[in-house]
Amino acid sequence: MGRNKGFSKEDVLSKSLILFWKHGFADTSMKDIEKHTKVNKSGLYTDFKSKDEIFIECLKHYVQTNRAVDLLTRHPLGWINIKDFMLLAASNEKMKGCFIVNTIREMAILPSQAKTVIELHIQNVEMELITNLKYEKIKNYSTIAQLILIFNSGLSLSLHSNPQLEASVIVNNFLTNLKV
Amino acid sequence: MGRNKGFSKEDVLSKSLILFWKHGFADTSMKDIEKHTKVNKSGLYTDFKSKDEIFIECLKHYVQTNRAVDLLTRHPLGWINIKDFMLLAASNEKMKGCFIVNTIREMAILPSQAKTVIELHIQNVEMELITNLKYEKIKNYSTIAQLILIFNSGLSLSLHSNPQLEASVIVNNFLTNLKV
DNA sequence: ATTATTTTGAACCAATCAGTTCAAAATAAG
DNA sequence: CTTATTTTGAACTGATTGGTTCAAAATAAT
Repeated sequence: MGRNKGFSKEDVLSKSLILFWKHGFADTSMKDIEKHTKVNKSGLYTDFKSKDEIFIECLKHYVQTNRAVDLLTRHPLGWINIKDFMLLAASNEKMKGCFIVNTIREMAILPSQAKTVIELHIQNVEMELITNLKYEKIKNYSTIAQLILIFNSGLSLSLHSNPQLEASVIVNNFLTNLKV
Repeated sequence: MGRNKGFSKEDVLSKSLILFWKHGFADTSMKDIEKHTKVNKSGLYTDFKSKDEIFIECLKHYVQTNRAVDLLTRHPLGWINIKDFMLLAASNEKMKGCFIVNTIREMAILPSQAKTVIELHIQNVEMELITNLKYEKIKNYSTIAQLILIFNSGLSLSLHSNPQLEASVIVNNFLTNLKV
């Protein structure tokens, strides 16, 4: 049967995610990933066929473990879901912001698969936002959903560069100053 | 007196800016800059001491030539200035979005001088936003200014990845749905 | 303990990175 | 034309990039 593996794919992904989060795709090297995961390159390359694949898997892993959609599908639907969704970006003390938003900036140099994952996730979130807005009987639900999405990406960006921002205050201000 | 120079610093900066705009700092190489500016490395390195310096000068060049502050200081002050400021990010057909916003994402790997330039510019814009809001007798001007800034960075990010977005519609929606 | 299988570390590859060097080409001034 | 000065292109660093290879170490099953 041979020796047992000393690491899991998930372990590599969650540790690599932290690096990609901080430094992006282009400026995270395989050596960085080696050092942080403590898995040698030969080990990494038996589980993943390229750096691209590690990144794409990180993206998928993030989308899957991110509770955004979960939060937006809780019943009863409505503003509470939307508020909690917006606060999600500030909930992880070690990685404030949103990995999807971080990645958008680098889209031009990323494998096309990354684009697909991102677009799908955004579509999903937008759909769920609309569902919640409809439940609240907001007439121009489509417009409001777009505004929320755009504001949220701005907030995620701001949180990434300035983690000390008081997200709860900002989200409150946004929602109370929104004419709905 | 010797031969005349075949290029100007400004020329190099405006052409490099396009590259940094598209691919960011880490993924723009000196070879790329050589190719696009048609200036040989030895030429580039006589005018700039490093790639870092070219990037920082690009940032300064952008901040100086960007009309954001100009638009916000036109008289009469007020919402029209703010609206035009927000539409600025969509005005350049070839480079939609905002270079400052693009750069925020890469801040972690950038020379510290870049950080200073960015923070100063954002502070400036925020101040001018507040001046316009005060003119319109908006009570919670500070809060609203922050919301506008955050929304604007989200819009710039969205425009960068999807240049076909109808910015004028979005800005209109944002401003008409803002409770002021 | 032996064997069969797997992981692992380190050496290696070609390509590319930012940055340097310098002789040759270009040209302004005399 | 000559000369003095400058730009320029190409060759060259040494370090790092993503990726490969493979023998040695580790260990599960017998």
